[in-house]
Amino acid sequence: MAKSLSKAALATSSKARPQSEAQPPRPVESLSIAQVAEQAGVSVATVSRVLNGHENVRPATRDRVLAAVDASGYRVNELARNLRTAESRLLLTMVPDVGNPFYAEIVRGIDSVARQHGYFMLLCDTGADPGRERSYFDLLRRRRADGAICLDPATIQQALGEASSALPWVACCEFDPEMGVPYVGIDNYRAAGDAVRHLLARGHRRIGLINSDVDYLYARQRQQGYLDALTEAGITPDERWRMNLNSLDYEAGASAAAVLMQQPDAPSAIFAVSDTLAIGVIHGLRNVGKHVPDDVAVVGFDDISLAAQIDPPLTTIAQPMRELGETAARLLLQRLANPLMNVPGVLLPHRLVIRRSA
Amino acid sequence: MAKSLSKAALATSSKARPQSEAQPPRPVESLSIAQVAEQAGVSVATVSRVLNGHENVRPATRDRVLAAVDASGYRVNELARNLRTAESRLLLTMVPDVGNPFYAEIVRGIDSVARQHGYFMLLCDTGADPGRERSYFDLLRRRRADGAICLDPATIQQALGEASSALPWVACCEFDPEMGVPYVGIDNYRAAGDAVRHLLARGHRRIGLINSDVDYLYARQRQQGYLDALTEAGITPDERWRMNLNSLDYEAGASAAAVLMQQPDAPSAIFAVSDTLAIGVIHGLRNVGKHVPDDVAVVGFDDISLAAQIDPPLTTIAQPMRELGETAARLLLQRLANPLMNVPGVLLPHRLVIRRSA
DNA sequence: GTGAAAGCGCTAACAA
DNA sequence: TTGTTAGCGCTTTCAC
Repeated sequence: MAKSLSKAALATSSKARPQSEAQPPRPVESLSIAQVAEQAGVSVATVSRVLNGHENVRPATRDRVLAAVDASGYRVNELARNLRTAESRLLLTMVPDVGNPFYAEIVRGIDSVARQHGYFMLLCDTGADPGRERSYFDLLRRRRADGAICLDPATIQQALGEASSALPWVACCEFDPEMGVPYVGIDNYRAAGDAVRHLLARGHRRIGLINSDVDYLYARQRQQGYLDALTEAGITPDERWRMNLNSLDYEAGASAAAVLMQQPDAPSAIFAVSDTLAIGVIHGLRNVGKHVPDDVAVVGFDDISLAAQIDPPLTTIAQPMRELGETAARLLLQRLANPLMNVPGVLLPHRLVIRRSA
Repeated sequence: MAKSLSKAALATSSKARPQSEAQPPRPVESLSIAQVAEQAGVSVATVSRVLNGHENVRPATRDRVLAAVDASGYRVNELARNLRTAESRLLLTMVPDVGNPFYAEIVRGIDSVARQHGYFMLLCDTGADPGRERSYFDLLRRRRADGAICLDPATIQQALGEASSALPWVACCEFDPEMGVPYVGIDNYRAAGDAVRHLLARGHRRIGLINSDVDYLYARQRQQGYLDALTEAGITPDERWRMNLNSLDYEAGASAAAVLMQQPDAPSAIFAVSDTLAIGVIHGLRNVGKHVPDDVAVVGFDDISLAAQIDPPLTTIAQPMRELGETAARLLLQRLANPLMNVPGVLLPHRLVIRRSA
């Protein structure tokens, strides 16, 4: 097949070039339901009934309408429909960074549930930009979407502070049980404890923590889990073993690891609160000549698919990503169906996945 | 700060639990422009004028309106506005897999340009599901979005086959210059050639190709670039060195590498058409005891941020992701502004990034 | 079973 | 400068 492809057909210039002249005709200015009705010799009401699958239409009439729709290529103008029905059947999902693979699977879970219930799910990348964050909530306020699921801790914090709790949204992964906003997440405190206890069981006493911003509740919970696990093991946590980062990038993890290793009496193990961070940490350790897990053990958090692929494969806390997403979607749908109902908060179980990095 | 966090405030149960009772009151059934007008003692037209920043409103009147808007917390119902103005100011971006980091940066480029021009960009994960793919184009047909940018080769192929060229969309990365759909991408043929020539220059003669599905034009172009580069070097390409995958997952790359290495006379170098694949390849090679780059050299494609973080850092073809996205957005905006104009296809330069894997 | 007509909330002519 | 009014395209009573 590729063999039959003439080289001439392959683009070979690196400059802008005009495309083929064969621009097809633009569609005729789009039809309205009235024109279909005329075509079919019925009223707009009947066309509408057919389009919406109402029962009270004679089969013959229905067929006539369907034929007219087919022939004309008519599509409902949902803008009009939505105005009339006062709903858009659009759900928004806000993520802090689409580049972070942790969110991908959650998003799939949301999408599948949304779809089953006749909703479209669209993704918004908040990119840690406060202006953007707010603008997505505005989409909600202005009725362009029926509801939203927010996975971005920064956005969630901001929204919680703005009395947005009356808006139809739910928080996922980051949340505040006190705020009256439905949420789903895991028990971050226990999960962090589990990670640290695993390191402890491996004989580590000097355990570092690479955390994100403690402005986020999940970061505080994980930090507390880490601290308490150490304390319970009779270890006094050392301030110098802890770092707070405002990014979950690989690079951030790499440089944090380098900093951590510079001190005398550096940790023999590092717990990073995200797999992306942990992968960066492993890279950073390698850069300063440390071998994982022999010199320094590393445990991550999330269990993204990449975690099993790197060298050494990453020991990490697995979050039930798909279920997190599905649950979030169901919570939102519940809230939409019954705005007055108290929607519960949900915690899902996590799991320690032991691989070679620790 | 974390210290002051009482343990009781941390969630510690793994079961669903009711949220706080402090459910705030739902918003009063939302206001219309008419109520604001009444509040301000003006007509709806005047309110509309103020809202849309028209000049011909007396400052005093404007202030009165603004005050009423503020006091009432009114927000435009964009559903109504959009019906009236016949545009949604929403742009869709379709990606095959949000989990693939290659798309993240492109998406940012699109978003920033869209935003500058007063559009929202929302992401759609097509997930290689034909039903879903089509449904997103339907969003376009039904006027819920003004335009779309498609990054998914499968969706692009399908759309090209369905006379969708009249719809306001542009193709990014995968495209067909003949179809009259604006596009932006790189010169895949030359880029693949560059990758192979680098391997050749390093002394490799047995060079494997791990490609995606040759149904995609980009895959055929890269394959052709690979074949021609070999031929020009006086090497007869061996069928057994080539594999076609229908996934770009890490796992797919890992198992493909294992298969490739099983044969006698296995390649001493592998060119994978995506970094995710290449990272999987490195992992797969490690599993069968091969060391990169000493036993087998690997070059990838895309230059995602992870490429520099893995061990060994990946030699790859860098695509100008941000510019790809920005250009795609500008092309789309052009098409929206002037539907009848011929929008050009654009090819952007790529770059070979040499790291340690080859 | 089908049609006529009201109206969703907004913008933009057109009038005043 | 401001108000009145006619739709945008659809769904949905309410008649027939």
